[in-house]
Formats: sequence, structure tokens, C-alpha cells
Amino acid sequence: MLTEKRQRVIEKYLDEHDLCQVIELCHLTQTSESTIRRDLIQLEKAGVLTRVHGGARSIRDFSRDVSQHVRFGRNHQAKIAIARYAAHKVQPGSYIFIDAGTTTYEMVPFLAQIRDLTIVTNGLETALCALGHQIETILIGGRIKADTHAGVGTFALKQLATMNFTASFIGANGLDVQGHLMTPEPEEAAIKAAEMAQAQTTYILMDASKIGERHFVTFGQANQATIVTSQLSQAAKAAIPADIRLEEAIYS
Amino acid sequence: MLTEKRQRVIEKYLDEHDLCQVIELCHLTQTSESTIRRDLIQLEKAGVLTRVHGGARSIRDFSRDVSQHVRFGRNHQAKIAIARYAAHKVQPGSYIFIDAGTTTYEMVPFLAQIRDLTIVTNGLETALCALGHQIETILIGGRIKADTHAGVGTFALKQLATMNFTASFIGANGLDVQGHLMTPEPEEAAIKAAEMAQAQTTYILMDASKIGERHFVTFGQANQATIVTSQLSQAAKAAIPADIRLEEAIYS
DNA sequence: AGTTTAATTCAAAAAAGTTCAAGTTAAATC
DNA sequence: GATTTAACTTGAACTTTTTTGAATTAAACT
Repeated sequence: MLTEKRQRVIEKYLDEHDLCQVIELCHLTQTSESTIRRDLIQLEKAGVLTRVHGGARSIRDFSRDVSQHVRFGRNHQAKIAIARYAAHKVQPGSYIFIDAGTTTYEMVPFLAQIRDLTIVTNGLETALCALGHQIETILIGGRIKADTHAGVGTFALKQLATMNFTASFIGANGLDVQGHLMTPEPEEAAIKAAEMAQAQTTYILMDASKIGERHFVTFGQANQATIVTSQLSQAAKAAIPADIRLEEAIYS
Repeated sequence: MLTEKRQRVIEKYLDEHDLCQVIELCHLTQTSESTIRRDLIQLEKAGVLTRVHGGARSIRDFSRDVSQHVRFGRNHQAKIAIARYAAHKVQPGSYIFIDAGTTTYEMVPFLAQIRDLTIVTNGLETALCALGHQIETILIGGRIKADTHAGVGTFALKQLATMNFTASFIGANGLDVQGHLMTPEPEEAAIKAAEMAQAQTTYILMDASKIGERHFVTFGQANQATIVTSQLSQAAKAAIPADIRLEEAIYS
């Protein structure tokens, strides 16, 4: 492949994905890491992208560190599979809520094709990503948490209370055998509860590693929602409550 | 094959493909690499194409040059000077509003040192930047405009109506001799008006090039605020309304 | 700590530049 | 009209430069 061509592929890929790993580009262009690194150095010098540890970021992507951790995180493949699966539930013309968080963030690219879609979110990165995909986006404001970049607090709750969603897609950090949906942080829990309350249908996105885990605050009951998760281990299956709607997203 | 004919074929192929390899052209024209190289040298000299290692690229292809957008917009230095000047107006312990926009965005780094500061903004990038500087941040939600990434609309206005700021820092696109503060977009104008209404003191940030410019919507009167701008040209001075508080930020 | 990613270095491979002999063409000469 | 010569084009052989991938060392992240 021509150097020129390869660098264009990289540019295009970065335009679409905002962030990418060196390895991804190797597979994409069928070249070695050395070559990709050299390309990235050149492209950075040309002002097309910014190099970050492990890959590169689009120059006009402000979401920086958080989404970087999103992309390079551990169960990334599982999260994408869950997100893709969940995205299939979305109907054209609907108003959906996308919770702040890494798994739900991954839904956005899969939503880009759906017609007349409006997404509402309290995640800054999610909003920016959606805008980048030409999706009509409404952001829940409020105090922004420094670690997760999620809108929380009374301002957020008040704004949420006036909205009604076709469906909410919410991340959770834990699910126990009694069907408690849990998260470590009270303010985020309050928001998640409101997100559920305002939705006709709720989907909880959580990878299998979180089933059986317990956290400080319960924000809802599992039987009020559909759980979308990755392939379950035997241990995870034992920890699932009885009266539950659970769907496994299979990925290869 | 005639040289003339061969070069015509190369041109045509390049018009269609933007980019091509020497080998491709050899097959296409049934000639040796030497010949193709000689053709490419000639055609490059004629300004038809640009040679790259391994092939050539159409001169008409500007997708490459677009990437020269290391564009920190036009008056970047002036904007930083204005932002620095405006930031000095901020007192510790205050609640201030920072409007979405490039000039106001530049204030954020200068605000990082100020103790007990809470900033409220309707700009996504501004919020992320502030969070990055460990500043307590509240975001105004609402529909997010795709071009400016600013929160607008009724959701935003409603949320704003409940807040009160020590000071608002707002960008403007135009100021005429009657003291009209103007911006091109009605929805943003409505937000800017609300930002002014909720503030004890308003600072309008605009570089000198915008003084004398007119735009579609007026969102406020200059005598209700302090204008912070860059060094004024003679033309700009002539366009300034009489009853105005205006401060020039000097930069070297 | 240990693991992953990046920078550096070097040899192999690919491509470009260079040179030259053979082939073409066209005008000039016989 | 045929032959010669000069100008030009072409393809191959060779050298130089650029690009590439692997190996090693250094740095960064968890």
C-alpha cells in the first residue's frame, strides 16, 4: 500500500472514531507498528492528529482523557458487543436516553444510521460523540462530576423530570441475587433512578464481570428492566436473580 | 503507444482515482517503470499531478491540504489577551457564567488559580476544559447546537432562569454604533440575553475586528455591560457608541 | 514490582534516480 | 527512392535513496 494511501486511511479512520490504537491501524492497513508509528509522527507534525500513549486522537476531539480510557479499557470488546446489541433495540423516530458511562458510550456509533433519532444524555463525551455522528442531541446539564463527566445533582434531576423517553439505556456497576441494581455513588444513583422513571422501557447495560458485585447505592430493581450483558460465566449465572429479563450479547 | 496518449491515460486514471501506484500505471499502459516515471516527472512539471513515493496523487485533491487546519482561528493571540484580561475581573468564591465560544473558552486556564470558584457554562468544551483544571463546573443542558456545541433552547433557558451569577462573560459577534450587541443565531441570542439577565455584572468579550459589524439578532445593549476587546483600529473607534464602558486588553 | 507502549537502531526490501544500448522516427544526404 | 544520421524514446542494468519490519533498548502505564 502507498504511504500516502495509508495515511489517508488513518486520517479517515480517526475522523470517524476520534480515537484509535496503534494495533487497530496495523490490522487496518496490514503493516507493522513501526510503520504506523512513523505515520503518526508525520501526521502529528502535519497537525492532523495528536498522538497519545497507545494510539492517536483526532485533533479536534476535546473529550481527551476520559474517552481515551473508555477506548483502551479492559473489557472493551465485550462492551462494544453489548452496545451493538442494545443499539438494535432502538426504533427510528424515538427519543432515547443514554446514560453517561463507557459501555453506553459505545452505542453511539451504532445509532448513527437510525432515522429521526433524538438522544438525551448526561454524559459529555457521549453528547460530543453523538454530535460528531450528526445525531440530534440533548444534554442534561447540572453539576458535572470530575471523574465521570456526568451531569448530576438537582439541576440535572429537575431537567430530567420534564422529559419522557421511549427507552433509557443505563449502565450499572453491580447486580445481586435479589435483583438490586447498584452503583457506588449516591448522586449518580439518583440520576439513574430518574432516568428509569422517565422511560417507557429500560435497558441496563453491564458486562458479565459485574454480575454478583455489590455497591453502596441501589438505584433500581432488575425486574423493572431488561439486562443486556456479555457471555455469562457459571459463577455469574448462579448470581442472577430469578424473575429477570436478561439477554446475552454474543461476540466473536 | 504514443507518449501523448499514454500521458492522457495517466491523467484520466488519476482524475478518477486521486491516487495511484507506478505499477498500476505500468499494467494500464503496458510500459516499463522507467517510462512511467519519466511521464510522471513531466506531468508533475506541467502541474497536472504531485509525485509521491511509489506513485502520484492528483493535484486537484485538496482533502490533503484541508488537513493543514492547525487553525487556531484568526485572531487567536488577541483572543487570549482578551481572555486573560477578563479573567482578572473574577473574584474568589464567586459564581460566574462563561458563555460557549472560543474567546471565553480561553479564559478557563486563567481561572484555574482562583479559589472557591464555580463556573457555569453552556459550552461543552469549556466545561471539559474547566474540569481538566479542577474547577467546580455546572453545565447548562438543553439541545446542543451541532456547530458551536452550545446548549440552547427552552431546556437551557429554563435551567438558566433559576441561577444567579456574580458575573457573566459573554462573547458577541457584532456591536454597532447604537450599542446593539449582535449574534447571527436567534437561539444563541436568547441564551445570551438570559445569561445577561441573571448576572450582577456582564462582560462582553469581542475582538476589535467585530466592532462595527452587524448581525441578524440583537441580544442586549452595550451600556448594560463592560466591553472587553483588543487594540482598536481608527475605524473601530469611530464605530463605538458614546455611552459605553470599554476596556482594551493590550498584548505584546 | 510487571506489563505495555514508544523510541532507536539496523539490515532488508522497495522505489527512485542514473546511465546506456537498442529501437524509432524523421529529416538530410547520396 | 534508399540510406545515413541525428534526435528522441524506450527498457534494462546498476546505484542511491527511501521505506519498511524486526530486534533492542528506553519509557510509560497499571
